[in-house]
Amino acid sequence: MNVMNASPRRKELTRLAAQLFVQEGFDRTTVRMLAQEMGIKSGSLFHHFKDKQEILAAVIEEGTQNALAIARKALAECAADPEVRLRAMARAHLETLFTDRNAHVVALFEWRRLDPAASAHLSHLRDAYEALWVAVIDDALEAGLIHGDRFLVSRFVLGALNWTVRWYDPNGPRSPDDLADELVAMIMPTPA
Amino acid sequence: MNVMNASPRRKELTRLAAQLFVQEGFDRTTVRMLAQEMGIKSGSLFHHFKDKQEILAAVIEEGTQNALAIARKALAECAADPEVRLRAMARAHLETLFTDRNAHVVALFEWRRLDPAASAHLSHLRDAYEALWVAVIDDALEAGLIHGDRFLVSRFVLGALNWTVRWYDPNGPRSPDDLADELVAMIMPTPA
DNA sequence: CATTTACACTAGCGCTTGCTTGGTTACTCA
DNA sequence: TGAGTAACCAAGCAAGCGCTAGTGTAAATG
Repeated sequence: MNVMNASPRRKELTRLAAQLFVQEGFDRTTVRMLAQEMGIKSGSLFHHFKDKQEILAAVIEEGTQNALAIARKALAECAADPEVRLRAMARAHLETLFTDRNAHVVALFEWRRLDPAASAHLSHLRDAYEALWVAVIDDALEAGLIHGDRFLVSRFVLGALNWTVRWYDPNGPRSPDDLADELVAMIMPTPA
Repeated sequence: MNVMNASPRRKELTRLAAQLFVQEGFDRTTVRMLAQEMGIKSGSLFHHFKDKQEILAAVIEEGTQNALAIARKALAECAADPEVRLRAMARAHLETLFTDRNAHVVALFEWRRLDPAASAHLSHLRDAYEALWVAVIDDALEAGLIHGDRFLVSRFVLGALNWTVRWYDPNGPRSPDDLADELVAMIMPTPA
């Protein structure tokens, strides 16, 4: 068994697991299905992961780490203007959501399947990410760019963005950036 | 077995099932858990429902029928003013979402567990409900009340509203109506 | 060359799952 | 009073579940 190992092999297996978890849901994905997708037998799977739970945790951790890194990079690269930062954050959110779609869908819809220990550990990561959002929204509110309650606005915006995984078609005419811009425009009193 | 039966007993069992499905998720809810919650033995459950799938379909159908009825009533009762109708629709949405919370959470997050036949049948109901929304949003756009793409706006608004089940605390200081009003205010260029 | 390590295999244990079967009880209504 | 029926129960089957034990083997390591 390979506790806390970030080998490329394990990363690849995690990626495959994420795909299956999205397709079937965590509970309906059996270790035998996972093994087959990975090209090994079900017993061999437990050489890489302690148990099925650990696979789920690995999928979610991977996705959340990426989201955090991308959002930080996006914010670091753009100016201090609240509007620019708001748009950049929305774009970064959708970019991660769709380049790393499987992991994020799992994080959004299978979170409750995590055991308490894993959940506690990963909550910190998620909180760090949400803190970035709250900061950006606070700035936008203070600049008079948008209006409303800071708590509600951030929830509504995150809700609207996260829900896109339910209807957005990446092969359609709209890019994720279009979506992000339209959402920001929607909540801004003065359209560009 | 009691095919297509709307007896009060069955309604009550459906309500209990919805609660368990929310608590545990459909897949992790066993027929034995359902039976225990209902105060009967697991075998007896199949006197009321053909199989586990049918329980899920019953839960979702019940919830969606209610939502449709409430939304229609709300729209029928209010004036023709686009802003009033938009607010009424948002309020109706959240009202159903939280008075009949269990059924709606199941409908939102366990829909894919429906077998194709049930899914096809229930899709019509859901489409009828969404059509109400699109009409209201179209009117608001035409009246210049809000701005943006009609498709995107309705998706974003529904996403923001549906996502509330993930964070809203009914025992908190805010009422569902407050939430609805704040959301409408957020997307309107001219705050009240 | 000997030993360890990484990764895979086969086989199957112990348990839970959805669902069936065959029969019993309680109530309704002619 | 007795036939019909809705609602329940005890028992258990077949299939599938997560996971373990023990083994084989090729490559890295001393």
